[in-house]
Amino acid sequence: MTDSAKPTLMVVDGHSLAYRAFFALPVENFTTKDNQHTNAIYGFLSMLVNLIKAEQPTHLAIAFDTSRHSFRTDEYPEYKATRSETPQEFRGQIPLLQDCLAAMSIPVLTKEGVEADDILATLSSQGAEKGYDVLVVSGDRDTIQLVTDQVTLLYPSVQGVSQLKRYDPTTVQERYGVRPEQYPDIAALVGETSDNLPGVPKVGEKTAVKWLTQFGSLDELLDRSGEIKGVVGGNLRDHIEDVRRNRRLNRLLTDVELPVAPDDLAVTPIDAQAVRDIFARLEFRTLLPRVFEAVGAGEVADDPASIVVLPAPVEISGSEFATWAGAQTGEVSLKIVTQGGVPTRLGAATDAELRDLDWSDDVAAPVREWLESAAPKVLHDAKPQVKALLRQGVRLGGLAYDTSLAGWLLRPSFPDKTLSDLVERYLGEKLPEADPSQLVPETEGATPSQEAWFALRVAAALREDIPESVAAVLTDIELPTLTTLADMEIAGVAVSHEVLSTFSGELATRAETIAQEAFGIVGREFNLGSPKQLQEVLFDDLQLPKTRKTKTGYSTDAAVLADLQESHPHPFLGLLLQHREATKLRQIIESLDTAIGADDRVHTTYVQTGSQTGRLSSTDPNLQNIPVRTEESRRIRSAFQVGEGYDALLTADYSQIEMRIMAHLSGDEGLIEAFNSGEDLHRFVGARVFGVDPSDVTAAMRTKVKAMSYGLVYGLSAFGLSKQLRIEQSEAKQLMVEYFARFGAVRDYLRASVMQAKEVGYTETIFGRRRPFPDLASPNRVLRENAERAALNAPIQGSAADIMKIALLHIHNDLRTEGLSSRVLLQIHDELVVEVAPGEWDATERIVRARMGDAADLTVPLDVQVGRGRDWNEAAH
DNA sequence: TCAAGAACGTA
DNA sequence: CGTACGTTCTTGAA
Repeated sequence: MTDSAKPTLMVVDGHSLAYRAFFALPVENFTTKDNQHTNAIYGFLSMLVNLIKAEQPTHLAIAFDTSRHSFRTDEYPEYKATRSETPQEFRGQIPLLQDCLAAMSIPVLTKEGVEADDILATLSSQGAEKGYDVLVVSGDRDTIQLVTDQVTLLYPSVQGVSQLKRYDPTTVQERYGVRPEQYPDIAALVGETSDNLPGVPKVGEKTAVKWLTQFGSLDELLDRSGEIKGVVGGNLRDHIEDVRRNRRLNRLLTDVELPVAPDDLAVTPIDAQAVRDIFARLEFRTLLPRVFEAVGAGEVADDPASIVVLPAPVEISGSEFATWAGAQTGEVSLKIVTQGGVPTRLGAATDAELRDLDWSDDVAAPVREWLESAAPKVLHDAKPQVKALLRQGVRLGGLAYDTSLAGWLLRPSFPDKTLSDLVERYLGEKLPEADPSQLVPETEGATPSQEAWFALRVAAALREDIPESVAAVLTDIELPTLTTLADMEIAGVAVSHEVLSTFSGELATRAETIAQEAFGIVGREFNLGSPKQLQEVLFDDLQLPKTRKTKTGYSTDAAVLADLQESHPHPFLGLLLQHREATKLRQIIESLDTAIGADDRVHTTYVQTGSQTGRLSSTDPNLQNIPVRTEESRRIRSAFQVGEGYDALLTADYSQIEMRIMAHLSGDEGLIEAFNSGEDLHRFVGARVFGVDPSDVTAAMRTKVKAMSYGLVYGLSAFGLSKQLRIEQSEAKQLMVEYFARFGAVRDYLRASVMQAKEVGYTETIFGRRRPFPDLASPNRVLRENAERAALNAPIQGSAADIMKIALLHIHNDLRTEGLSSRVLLQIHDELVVEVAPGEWDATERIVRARMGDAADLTVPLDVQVGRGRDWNEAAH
């Protein structure tokens, strides 16, 4: 607060400014997951925070209109009648905005029968009288009349709400050529279109000012209107009653009876928790710290979470750390700073104590025991830290919580990636961060122990929010998986540079040959990889018919080209497809080749929080999309080989795991029987659907039911199915009818599962992993139907992911506890690749089969296919 | 230099 | 108008 003698009263027209914000901010950026629009709320609060910061008011109130009805509409029913209805999307935001203001302890004033500006006028006149500096913030020009030496108007400029123009008597005089109290006279003469108050025809601001200056006052002007010559004079005389009416209506009331006086509006401490809660609901992240900053720490209510003081870090030695850590009985939060995958510093924190130290071999010795012990440890994004320790021969024990994983489990669609994100969201605080753009940062970043301290508090907040079943997924599945993945990533997989480079060379030659041939056909050279140039060639040069539209033009993807080839055969099309295939394979090979490390192995990074369903993803490089479909592309897989010191690669994959989960969840007797019969699934289903013997199911029939079965898991439509199978929509529809006639429980389950998701707002896997689906309630059909399909798929894909993770970590544990050197290298959603040490094949295969088979107890068996080979391709058979 | 879009690889 | 991912390339704006 400023210590100037005069207190400052700020009164704000909430309605008009929120309305401006509503149009200024793009709604698509301000919509919560449950489809609540928040652009007006955000814009208004953002502006308010800036205002509070800049003006430091000691007293503050926000006024709102109650309804369109007021004493003005009583006198003149047409008042504001031409204004279009305020959109529902805006009106819906006002109560929420008022909730925010309540949480911020800012008085909200409304009064039936008067407008917000009348409240402003009343308060500003009372305030000025009591000796306040008054700031009126409004988007209504009528408030200009309130400006005096004590009252300043802040008015949004045309650019929007971000800039406010400041009007004191001088600036009003400069801008309008009259004193503030005369402004309503001008407005009465000119009229106000937006209020549906017609003025005197042909009279604009210039004329009005001239008249007022000439006659001194409006009354005088109207009394002597006969002196005005010409057409405008006549107009004035014809509209005198309009002018008088306008003047009555644009006079703001300064005597509205209010339950409060300026003295009652002193700024009071905000309710920090309430603000956090409502901001969380509105998904405002960056605003929270700004609010806290604007109101000043001293203004925050006495709330335990907000008065926590960051403890000072203490720099200690390795042996001191060992003593300190060993003495802790509760959880200790840990942060290992790494550089190039090697630990450089270590920080640890309890609620009240912070310890930092540099990492060195001397430090490692005394600290190792505690790190490896089961003493409970909390980390944020532990995997890279676990890996760095592993590289030093230290195996972290007692991993009790990972805030990154917990944050993801709670909101898988909004990965709060960094600790800083979580601190903002769950603590409403700012993690101290150095500004990387400054060579000598003005603000200091957090020390490792301070980061650990924040992580510990974030963990506490997350534990409050996380449902029991989700907490179990974290403890029982994700945390052990994290450790397993760290081992897999460090192990890497041996990839032969020779195999890759031979293949790459062949493909390069081939691509060039194809390209030349294609250019010969077209008659000129161009970039085959450019969709834009390709479109010119296809649709202009070759005069082929236009295809499916994309945002930027016409599609040239493989499906479209195949259709085109069928309807308008052209040699260029085939060459183009071949060229695409060759360059794509080459691209994959090249990126794989450059990823081969000094140890001749490729080390991917699994992103444990990389999906919304619970699956892993793989990056740098992605080893989960290595080609497999064509004979030729499988040559790439043959470059993935058993490493030195090992005997064989073992591949193990679940067959039809998603359909099995579907059978389990739906309880469909036909489907359950299919899996228990031992018959090929699609043959069995085909026999039922087409009413023939399993031995009479043709390849075409099998293809159809197979597509249908897989489509089910994705929420298919007759349209999609017909496209996939290139059959008529009517035939696809008939296929669906026949399918559901035999496997009706599947359809019933899928329907019920989406219904359930609509009710509770989320889906759940067999193991309790949740995924929220706010869009299921969306009035937007496209959004809603997309959400429906995703919601239908999520429990199935998610349960499969859970099962594979459980199998993976069990296999990993068994291999270690049995003292085997064989190790899991890769996970490709339903497949594992294991590197088997000499003499360990039988034991390894036994563990893999058993652990994959018993990872979940379903009503159908989990079938596992195992293969063995010297390389991945060989092992797949 | 960056972001968006198209295309395409996997389960 | 079928789910879930990551990578590469081109293009057009900064």
